[in-house]
Amino acid sequence: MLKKETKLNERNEDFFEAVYQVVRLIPKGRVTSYGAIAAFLGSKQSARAVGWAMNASHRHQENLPAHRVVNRIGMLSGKHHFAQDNSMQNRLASEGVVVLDNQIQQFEKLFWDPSKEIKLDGY
DNA sequence: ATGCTGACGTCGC
DNA sequence: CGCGACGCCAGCA
Repeated sequence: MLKKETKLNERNEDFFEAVYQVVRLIPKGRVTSYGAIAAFLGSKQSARAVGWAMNASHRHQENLPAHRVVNRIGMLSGKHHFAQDNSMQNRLASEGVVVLDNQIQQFEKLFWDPSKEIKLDGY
């Protein structure tokens, strides 16, 4: 019966909320990818869904460091969705993240893997 | 209810 | 190595 069982945790949390939680946990000066978040949630293929969650993030969560979330290549693909076109890069720069031509420098070094850092300890 | 879109990702050429 | 096409999940019209 439970073919797929579940895409989310057993919790009643919405997919969006789950994404927001992870994004909030991203340390300052660090970045992660949609796919990483998706993988952490259990469905790495739902990277698009994660991006969609971010799109609606401002509707659910205002203060969300969405600028720390980029695609797998470290490109600011979502900067276009920010209020200011350079808002995303500006914020990253404020955190010490060097962005050149919408491309995060040292992306691999700054990459923050949620499934690796976050521990479902109790919660 | 069905279909399209979308801040992605992977495979193919 | 670079660009293109398909596929995935979830939300919205």
